[in-house]
Amino acid sequence: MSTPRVLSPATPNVFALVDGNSFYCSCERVFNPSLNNQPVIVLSNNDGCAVSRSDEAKALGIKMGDPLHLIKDIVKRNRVRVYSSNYALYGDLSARMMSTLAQFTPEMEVYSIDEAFLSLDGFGNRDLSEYAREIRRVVRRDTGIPTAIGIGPTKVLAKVANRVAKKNNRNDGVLNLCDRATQEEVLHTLPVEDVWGIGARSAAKLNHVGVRTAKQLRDANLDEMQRLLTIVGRRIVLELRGESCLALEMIQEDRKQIVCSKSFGRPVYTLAELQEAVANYVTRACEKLRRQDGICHTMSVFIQTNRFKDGPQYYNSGMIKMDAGTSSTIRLSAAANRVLEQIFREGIEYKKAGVIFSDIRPSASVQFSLFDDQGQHSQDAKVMKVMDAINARMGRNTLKIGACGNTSPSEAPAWEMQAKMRTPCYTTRWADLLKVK
DNA sequence: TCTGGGGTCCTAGGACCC
DNA sequence: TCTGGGGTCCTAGGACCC
Repeated sequence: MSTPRVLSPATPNVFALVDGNSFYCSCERVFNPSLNNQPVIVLSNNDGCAVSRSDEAKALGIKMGDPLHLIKDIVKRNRVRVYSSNYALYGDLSARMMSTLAQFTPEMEVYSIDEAFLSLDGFGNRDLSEYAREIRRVVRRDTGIPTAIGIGPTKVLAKVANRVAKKNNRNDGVLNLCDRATQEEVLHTLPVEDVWGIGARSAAKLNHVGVRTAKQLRDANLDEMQRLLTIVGRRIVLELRGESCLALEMIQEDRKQIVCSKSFGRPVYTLAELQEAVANYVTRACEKLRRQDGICHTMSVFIQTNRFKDGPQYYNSGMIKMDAGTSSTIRLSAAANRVLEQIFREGIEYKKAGVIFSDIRPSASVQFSLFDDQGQHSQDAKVMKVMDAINARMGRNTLKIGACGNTSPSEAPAWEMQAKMRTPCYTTRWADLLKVK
């Protein structure tokens, strides 16, 4: 991610933010139209919390992040349709949505799985709202995903516009905030915590000094806002004023950090089980690392108890640094095992573990110390290449390291997360292809 | 019984060096 | 008893996002 640069005020920018409505729920609906007009929620990993809610589910009072077990009455009473998350499906539909959007502008930033910023610079001779409505129509037609679109002279204002367009459902899911009069009207009624980049902590600080609406934030003293909210807050104020500080980032930069951590389906007590779980997490993280052709020089491993449970808590982590970076699953898994042996304590009910790769550099930058065996490193790379090729062709985990365990589907290990309500991978697995009778 | 995961950026403060 | 100051680098923690 490059540092945000200040654009010349001489070039008027126009940003459109396109955002998939209740994205995961909408993906489920694409392949199951009987879910239309029904309350639907999609759960986080391990079937824990509601992370996506259809409008009907929101209307029932289900909040973002509500734990399933605390809303089970609402779910039951209203026959809410509940799904485990199916990232293979969502990722695939996301890619379709992005390629559809790319037809509408030469400059686009894929911001998240369900959002993209489009540059509409130089489209000024068109009716931008009409153009946005056309984008919505085509995305809906070609992917089945409903969207909302906000337009503004800065990213922050485009975000504001998108939020209001979605909330009010006015103008057919489109709002153009390019003109000053509309900005005045919208910012006046928008709570400051609804501004992109203002979270709960910052909102509390702002309320404390009497800033409650987006408009008040926009008109506040710049230096005072910077003292309160650092340089980040200063940029937000400027963006609200229509001064673009955040540029479109069209190139997806390589990850600086790769994390793989998961809660266990059931409590885990033994070192052997932790090692098996972590070997699987290292495997995932290494796959991501090699996909960006990187090597990592620092790895952290952590294990912890259930933080929501009463009783003694335990958290421990260990870090290992490597002079010569590596992306070898075998090496990193062995290293993770050594860390686990050091941080493991007997007699504890573990609920979660994870690995964090950091200090990631391009593989071309690999530096060998005097004591490293260069031959071994190039041998590792060859083995990984073969493993990746086989798994790409035959499916994930066809070839894996022994430390990952050998589990039969009938007897899932305790550490394996729950996903009891997962829909088929309609678009990414031949066996799951939808059958039309 | 059951409460997610994966990222980024910014800042303050310590370590270290000259 | 007196006992500098400034610069850089690194890291942990905070805050935010989807």
